[in-house]
Amino acid sequence: MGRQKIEIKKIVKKSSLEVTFSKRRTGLFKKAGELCVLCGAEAAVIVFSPGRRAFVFGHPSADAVIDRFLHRETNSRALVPAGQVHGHVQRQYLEALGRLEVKREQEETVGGDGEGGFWWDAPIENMGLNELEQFRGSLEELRKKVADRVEEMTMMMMMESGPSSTAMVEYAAPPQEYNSSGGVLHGHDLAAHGVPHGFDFGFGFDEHLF
Amino acid sequence: MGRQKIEIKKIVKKSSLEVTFSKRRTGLFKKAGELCVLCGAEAAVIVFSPGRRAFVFGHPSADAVIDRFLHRETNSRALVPAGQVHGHVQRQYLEALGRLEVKREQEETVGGDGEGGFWWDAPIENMGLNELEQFRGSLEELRKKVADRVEEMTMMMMMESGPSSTAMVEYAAPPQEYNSSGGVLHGHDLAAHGVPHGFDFGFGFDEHLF
DNA sequence: AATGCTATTATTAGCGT
DNA sequence: CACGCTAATAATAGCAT
Repeated sequence: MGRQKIEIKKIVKKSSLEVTFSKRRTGLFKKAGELCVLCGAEAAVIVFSPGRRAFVFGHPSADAVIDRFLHRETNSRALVPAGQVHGHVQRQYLEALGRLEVKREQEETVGGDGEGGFWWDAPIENMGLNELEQFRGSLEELRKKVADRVEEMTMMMMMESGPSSTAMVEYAAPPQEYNSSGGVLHGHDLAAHGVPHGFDFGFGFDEHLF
Repeated sequence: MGRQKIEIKKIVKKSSLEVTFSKRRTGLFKKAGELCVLCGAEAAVIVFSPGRRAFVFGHPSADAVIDRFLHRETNSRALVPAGQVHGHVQRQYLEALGRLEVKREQEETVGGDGEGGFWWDAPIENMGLNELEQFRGSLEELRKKVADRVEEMTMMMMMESGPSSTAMVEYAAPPQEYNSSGGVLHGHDLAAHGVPHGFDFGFGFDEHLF
């Protein structure tokens, strides 16, 4: 659906592959989110790029859906008390989602820095180039996610008690250890430099609710 | 994208919701499949209908992707010979898609609702955007700092995934018990910084595997 | 309920910046 | 490389079957 029709076959041109992966991944997540909102469904989408990076979308959270799936908690009404917690504030969430369109317009605001100084203000001066590159990449992704989900992020971040909604993030590779004689550094290296190995936005959602 | 534009909000009319769920779910899976073929990616999509039925798409298989995700089995170079070739992936994919048409017949209708109400229903009205703006601000600053120190990082690419097949089915009953989510979430380090656990944005990338 | 048929909207391929 | 901008293609809402 572009200037030219394309066949659904492996893209060879690297540059095209990258941009296509990025665009379509975004589109896929968007579609998943719409399905959840429109139909009140729960969904999780996990995508591993050719480069082995994991991108994840989840509503209410990827882990919740995956766990539910793995436990085959399908139609198991018996295991899920009908009246369990289910409220109806859902409307509020949906409304919030709707407002997203509007909020998105005003999101250029880059207010003053947080008074406290958060973990993400961690010193980067000491990080090596490789770590920085990786960090930057993650940051870029994160920035976009945030910009694209202001409302949801706000919601999740502010909720002190568990409840969460939509999550769409990129999961990093495992801090797996291996001789990086080749020069490739990993997450834990970052930690060693004073930066947490991972950005944790945990909004305290509970993957074991059901 | 139909005769009339619709808002992305919960569909109330049950009949419409059902047909929409079905159509969009199909579309979502198709998109996922295309992404896999076009970019040589691996992906899994799990969707729980309001009626609690699970629909799953997976390439090479949902379980494979989920497992990889849960165990962070990313960039294990040693396990994936660089010379691995995969020419018949597409063929298998198409064949799988074909079989799908048949598989789908096995869907069963689960009585009961699909009603609304999520456990994550929660008060969001009182949450202001201040904190978010603050966050975005910090994020932006950090991004600039990093960008100021490093050059663009090369993103993922890749040639193909390994021997695989595509699976897209609906899971029905709860066969067995699994143990998952054990170490799904990370970021304990961050907890110390006041950030609840949940989202992990780790940076252990390795975009230059091959 | 699922499928077929358009009129329309949404996504995105190919290029610029 | 990440984004912005169309031209074209693809997905799909509303109906009818």
